[in-house]
Amino acid sequence: MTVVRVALPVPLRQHFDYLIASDQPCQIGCRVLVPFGNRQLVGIIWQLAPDDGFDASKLKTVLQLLDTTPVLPPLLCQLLSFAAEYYHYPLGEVLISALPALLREGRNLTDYQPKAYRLTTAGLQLNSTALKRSAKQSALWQALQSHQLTESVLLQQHSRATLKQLLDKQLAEELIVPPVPFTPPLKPATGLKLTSNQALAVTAVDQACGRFERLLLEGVTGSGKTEVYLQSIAGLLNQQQQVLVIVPEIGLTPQTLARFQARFDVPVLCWHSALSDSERLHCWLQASTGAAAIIIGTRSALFLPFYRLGLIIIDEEHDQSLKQQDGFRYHARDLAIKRAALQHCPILLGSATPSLESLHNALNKRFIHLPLPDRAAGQALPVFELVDLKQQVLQFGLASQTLAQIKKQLGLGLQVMLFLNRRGFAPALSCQECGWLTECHRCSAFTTYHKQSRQLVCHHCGASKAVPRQCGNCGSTQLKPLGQGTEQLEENLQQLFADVPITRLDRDSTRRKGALHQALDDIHQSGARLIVGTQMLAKGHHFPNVSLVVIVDVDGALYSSDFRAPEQLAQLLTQVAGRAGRGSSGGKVLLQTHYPEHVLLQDIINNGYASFARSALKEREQTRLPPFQHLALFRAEAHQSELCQQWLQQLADCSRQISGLQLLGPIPAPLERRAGKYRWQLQLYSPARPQLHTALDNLLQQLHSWPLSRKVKWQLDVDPTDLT
DNA sequence: ACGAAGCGGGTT
DNA sequence: ACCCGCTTCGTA
Repeated sequence: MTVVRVALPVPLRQHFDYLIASDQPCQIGCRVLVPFGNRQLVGIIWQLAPDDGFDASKLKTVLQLLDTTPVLPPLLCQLLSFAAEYYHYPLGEVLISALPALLREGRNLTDYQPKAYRLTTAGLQLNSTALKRSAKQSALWQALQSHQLTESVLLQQHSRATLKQLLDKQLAEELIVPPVPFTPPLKPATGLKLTSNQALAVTAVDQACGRFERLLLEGVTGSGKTEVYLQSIAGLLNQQQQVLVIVPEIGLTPQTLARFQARFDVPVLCWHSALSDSERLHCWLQASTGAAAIIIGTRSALFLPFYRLGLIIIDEEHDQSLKQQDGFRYHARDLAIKRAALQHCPILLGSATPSLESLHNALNKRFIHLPLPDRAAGQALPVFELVDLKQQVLQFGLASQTLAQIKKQLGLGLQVMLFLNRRGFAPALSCQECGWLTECHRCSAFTTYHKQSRQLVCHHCGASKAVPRQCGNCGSTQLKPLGQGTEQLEENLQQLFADVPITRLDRDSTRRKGALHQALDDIHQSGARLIVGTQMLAKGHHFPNVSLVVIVDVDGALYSSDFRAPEQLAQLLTQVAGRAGRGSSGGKVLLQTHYPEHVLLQDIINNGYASFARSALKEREQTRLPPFQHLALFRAEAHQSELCQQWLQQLADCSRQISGLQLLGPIPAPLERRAGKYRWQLQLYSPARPQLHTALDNLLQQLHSWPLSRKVKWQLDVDPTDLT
């Protein structure tokens, strides 16, 4: 018997040692099934024969070694070990979260690997008359004479039963198909003609191939970033190198996939949350054998075990969905950079609106900066126009000037997009008599009125109830919607423009399977149309017939307490604007606001995102905010507000003993109560990354022994992007 | 008298 | 996290 040290998916910051027979082919990165208390868990072998072992007489024995070759190859083990330390999340949970569900559950990998069959020595030596009583078995035996056959090929001509008979007689045997990398494209791909900036970018990526290099492609919407990706990939495919393209959650449109597939005659696979468990495992296997050439996927594609990865592309690198927002809170962009370093391959970050973090790195020369300031087809960038809402009579939340412009575009047979980041009919119902508002019982928030479903829904906890007849305070029956959501805007517009078709795009209208696809198809029909939608409109999709975009209400984001709010607003406005005038006609964006003189709005509309971002960086530097200091956030949640506060206070007191940390809090979270629980937070700032991380290690070690730590639900978020 | 609910300790 | 065993407390 020997000892193996195993990482288990439990929230304990320690490893567990087990005994295993000495003749078992253990390797680091293989799964084992082990007894744990009265349960059985799948863990990952992390160390062989540790010399500082737990008392050997107390060790239990591994129930089963599940792999003979590691499901987590050495490079992934390094990446995940780094990630567990960086995000201060338990290693076992990090390791297991990087595996497809079927492997996590301990399924046998060989059951899913592609198989081939060949004759055994006995089969080869068999007399040709021996099988004459079974024509089918004889035919299969004949077929296997010259060479082995893969399962799929064999089953085209022969039945599984015949195969089983030969296997049972030990005339044939099964083997696992060795990795066969994809075949490079036979004919060279033909791409679009590049602008000089695009060509420079492609050359820069080409020159970086084979070594670690970080490149930031800052390309305005319509500048042809995707074409740069495509042409950068071509050379790698010829060398049989794989490419990983990470895209935001809803950016994975069929259009993106189709464009890659149309360009290259190689296997292009996608990876996203809608795949079934077996589809995921299939993709995982294709990545690991090298059969997949290009994988386009959401953030977790980062953990796929590539056979020969040659380039990582992060599209829309500023996008918030790259950061996981629960459990193991990693940032896919940041970990992808680490992965590229381990793989010795380049990583290309692309965005029209780069994150201030990446831009800072580019301006510091840590990243190679590749700007694409012009639209590829030479069209003009859309023009921003502020619509002052002060002292205006609004009709359905729209100024008369806005309505006139909408009418004009529709008259020309063009499409108009209205962006309102509030789904539902109205953000609350209000009592006309006493001013009472419909509130969620479990959250510090109002409940949104949904007219179609006749429900009051809390958008924070998801609770939904029937619309009340009476005021909960005075009993009056005079309840009126307060404020405007997309559902209402659609209804109002339909009254004003009775003969114009309207498409609404939000989480409610696209819930039904196929509804989003239908809506996008409708929009791609030419002819006058109104499009109403939320956030969803800003991402990924191309709407060539849209000539006017209206941002119905920009004011909400102007005076937020979150230091990232200006950056996110600027990104949103620029991305939404990019949806206008991609086709032949130049576009226009109307921003409705009560604060037309606001510095942020003036900067974005007069100077564009690139200029805004540079001044925002200067401000971050002066206020010592990220990326000029590093931030970690502790959150605490409990049914009693005081428990959260006390726990964080204890943490703050400990933190003050550590030099070089700057504290903010404990403060209540912006949404103080959610789903019946109070939420507080403590922000820790440090000018140096290593210091922050030592401090966090130190704090986590202490907090483990506090009795209060059992009473509150707490979490640590390193480099948080969302401070709610 | 009994079960739900809340707490503390342990997992190799 | 999950499991278990212990205590307390509400209800019959």
